[in-house]
Amino acid sequence: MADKDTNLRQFAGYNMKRAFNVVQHDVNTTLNEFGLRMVTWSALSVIRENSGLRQSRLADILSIERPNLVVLVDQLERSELISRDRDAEDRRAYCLNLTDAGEALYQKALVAMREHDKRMTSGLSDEERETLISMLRKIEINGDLEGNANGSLPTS
Amino acid sequence: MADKDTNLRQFAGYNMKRAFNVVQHDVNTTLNEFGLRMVTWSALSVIRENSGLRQSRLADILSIERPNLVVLVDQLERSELISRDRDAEDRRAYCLNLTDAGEALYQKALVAMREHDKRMTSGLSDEERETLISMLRKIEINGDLEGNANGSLPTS
DNA sequence: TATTGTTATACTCTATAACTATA
DNA sequence: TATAGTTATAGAGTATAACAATA
Repeated sequence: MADKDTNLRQFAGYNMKRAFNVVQHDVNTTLNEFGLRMVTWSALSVIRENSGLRQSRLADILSIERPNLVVLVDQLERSELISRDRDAEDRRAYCLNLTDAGEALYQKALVAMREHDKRMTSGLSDEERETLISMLRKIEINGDLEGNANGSLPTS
Repeated sequence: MADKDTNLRQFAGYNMKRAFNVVQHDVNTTLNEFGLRMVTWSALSVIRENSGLRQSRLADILSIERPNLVVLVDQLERSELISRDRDAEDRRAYCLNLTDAGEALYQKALVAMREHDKRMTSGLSDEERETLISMLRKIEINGDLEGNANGSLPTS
């Protein structure tokens, strides 16, 4: 009754896709009670780490297209988790910051997310977990060097 | 000019998402010249490995919903890469098999996919690559144990 | 002329409900 | 009644072009 996908299991990418699917599921379940999704959580984290961040820079960091980020930032602002203030020096741009409510929600979600991460990597030692992350980063960089930085990709 | 996502980098899932994004891009670029995508390639591989496979079993193996698989199998059949024959013992079901053209295309794509995998895991030794895959499988199993086997998940 | 944020839009992926034909 | 495959559909996610305000 085992899955008959032995050939595909030889490829790192196939195993990454399957592992990421279950991680994503667990992330969404974890964040659901806070009214967050993976991407809104990520945005909160990056805004918190870079106070006064511009939308276009946030889009760069998270590798999200600018038009798609607008909706996301709208959501966070309507939920009063972030503030969006005009930059005094460049009035085209907005400066993003967490509100107090945003900071409080972030801290609560952070606890849950750390538990989530432990669940997902259970069975791996701390050292193995670090090894995994460093190998994933190598792969990401290999991909970027191939020209996948942010360019267009065929979907058909 | 480095990305300011240090907090997120602590999570295995974030690194998995980013690494998988570049892998998926490279897979699609690689398969594009054969008229395939990641999922059609996967289907070819699994059908090849399980001759006479039924659609619902293929859906199970690839963790795809049955309705979504129909379109995919339609495509492969119209491209004459697979055959779809009624099961003599259960006339509700279809038996899927690769055609000769499907087998030939699979073999050509396989060469390209092995090169792709080498590109993505370049910088990792063979042993490290094996370690990576086994850690990813552990995570996948951890997720399945959490109840992510195929159940519904919140997306909001 | 270029950039920030925006709108509109389209295409893929994924998920569910309900149908048909067979069992 | 249950199962295999199907249809229709709806929601995320993701990508591009074109626009207004500002530089």
